[in-house]
Amino acid sequence: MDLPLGEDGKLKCSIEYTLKKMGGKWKPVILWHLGVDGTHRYNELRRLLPGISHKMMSQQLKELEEDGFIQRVQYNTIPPKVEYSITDSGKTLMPILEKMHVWGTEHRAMEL
Amino acid sequence: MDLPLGEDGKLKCSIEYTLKKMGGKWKPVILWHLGVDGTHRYNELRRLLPGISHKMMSQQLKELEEDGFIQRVQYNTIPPKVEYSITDSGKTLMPILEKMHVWGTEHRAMEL
DNA sequence: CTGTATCCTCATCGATACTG
DNA sequence: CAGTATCGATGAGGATACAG
Repeated sequence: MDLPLGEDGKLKCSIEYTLKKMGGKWKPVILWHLGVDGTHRYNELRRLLPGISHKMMSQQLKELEEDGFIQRVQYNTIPPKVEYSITDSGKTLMPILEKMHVWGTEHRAMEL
Repeated sequence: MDLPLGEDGKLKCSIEYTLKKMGGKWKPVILWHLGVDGTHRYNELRRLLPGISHKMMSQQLKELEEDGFIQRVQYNTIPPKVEYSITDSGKTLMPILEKMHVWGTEHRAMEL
């Protein structure tokens, strides 16, 4: 098993790196929706994430865009229209999300 | 895409369920180490997670045990000895962790 | 419609000390 | 060695209001 060193000299697992990039409460779900459905507008996407606040929504989207996982296209119309879609880089995360989706679907069913 | 209803009537994604079970900063890494190496003692495992506090360590281990993902075996010797290992149920999460490990290894390499 | 800014709350987490 | 208990700091995250 490889455990490369972090900047601080501490041993770190690659999984920690992945978690830092795609971890958290909302990012995986946002990426999943965009990865599966292709493209969503802001409020459209928001409706798919029950419970997410306005603040979290834009914050997470911005971070995902800065990390190059999603793309933001703005139409200067009235009313405004913004479309989010997944990038090629973002698609590299889909195998992880697929596994998570399968696991969740299977094990949740067992609980009921 | 299936979006079953949560207890509160809200639409929920299976990925959210998975995250609730194995998400967070430490659980994935703990499971990964136990899944790959087989068995670890308490302090042994702790050394593999640089930065984790005593409190988090026992807390996360306890939760993982309660969820049936890991098994705790205590030897009543002096000094005490406790061994943690992954269960069959915990192993079902390994495919996810493997994907995360691969992604992290590849993309971290690109940063350097 | 698509955001940003502010305030405030609450859970998370680290540090420390203590126990069997 | 393998924990538990307590306290305090920190930050995530929600509610609300406002802007372009």
